[in-house]
Amino acid sequence: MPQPESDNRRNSVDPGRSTLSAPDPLALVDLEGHLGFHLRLAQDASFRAFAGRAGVVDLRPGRYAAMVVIRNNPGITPIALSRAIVRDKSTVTPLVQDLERRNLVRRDRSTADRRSVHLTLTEEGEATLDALMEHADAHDRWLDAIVGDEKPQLLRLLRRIADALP
Amino acid sequence: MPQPESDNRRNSVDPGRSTLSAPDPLALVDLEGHLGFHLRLAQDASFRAFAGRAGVVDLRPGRYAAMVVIRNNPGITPIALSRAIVRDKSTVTPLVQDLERRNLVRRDRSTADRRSVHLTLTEEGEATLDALMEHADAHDRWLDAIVGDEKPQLLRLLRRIADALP
DNA sequence: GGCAATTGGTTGGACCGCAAACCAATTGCC
DNA sequence: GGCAATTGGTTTGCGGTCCAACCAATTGCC
Repeated sequence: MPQPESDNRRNSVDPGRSTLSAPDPLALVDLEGHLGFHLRLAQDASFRAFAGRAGVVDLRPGRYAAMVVIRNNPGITPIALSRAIVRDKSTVTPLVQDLERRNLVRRDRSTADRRSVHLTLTEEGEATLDALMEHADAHDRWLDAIVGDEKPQLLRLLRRIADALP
Repeated sequence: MPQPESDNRRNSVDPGRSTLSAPDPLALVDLEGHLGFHLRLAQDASFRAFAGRAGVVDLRPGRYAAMVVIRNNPGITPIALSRAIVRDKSTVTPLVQDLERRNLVRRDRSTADRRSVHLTLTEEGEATLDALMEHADAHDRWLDAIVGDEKPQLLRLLRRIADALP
């Protein structure tokens, strides 16, 4: 009686990964050819790979980008930072608060304009970023290796997409 | 007394955009060359363009992908769906619940396996998806136009990145 | 037939993101 | 100088996402 018709789709099990893995044949049929879908997958994979690599340091790409910008632009304000990393300013507030809580970033109220804040890396922040940067560099080399000599084209296309927002 | 901000139509005042726009020169110096960063920007732009286009229908790419897969695989289970759209199964639960609440999807308990659920589009779901699909197609054509005849290469590279997750 | 392992699905917690509303300080303009 | 508009920054609300833990039903195996 219990006809196992419920296991309809072949390929039901992926005993390997508990959660996410490559898309099913199902998706490949349906969503293949949709650039947006693959953009998401690639972005996700990159993010995940970075996070996994950072490991001990436990700072994801968002924090990394912020710290790099702060290092290279000491005294930068949150607003300018938000534009640099292309995140909403309301996203940056908790981000820098977290970095401050971790003693990686200092926030100094400006004397010239009492609304604004200047961000700089603490010494611990510099050291941490040094460590993190090794992982980030490895990550970049990994990505670069994957795309090989087509990187310039890829970058060009991605930039074109990002700039074309209607 | 002045409620300047309530002019919510985007692009109201700002000498740039009230929120997100293209990266600053700052970022270009710091983050340029980082594939991961540009992947995020492109993915973000695509997502945003889709959402903006869908407009009236108010279904973002996630819902769209789910509905397409359900249409093409009527009776599919949430787990299979989650693999098809490459989202965690715990993400799919509220997603389909929302679609059910909107009367776009029906969830039928399986008789064969009393744990599982079969998903199908309702008639309203079919109609809504038809409408949504026009926007989605326009979105795809837009994206395709941006990348031009380099689309195959782009897709290949993106797929390579997504598949390379260590 | 019975019990352990597996599987389908949900729940809870944490994080991240945006938009809008808001407050405080500054600038622009008469 | 004074008042409206703008700007820097925070808060609040909401949605999306993952992971881990969980429950219930089913399968595997003896």
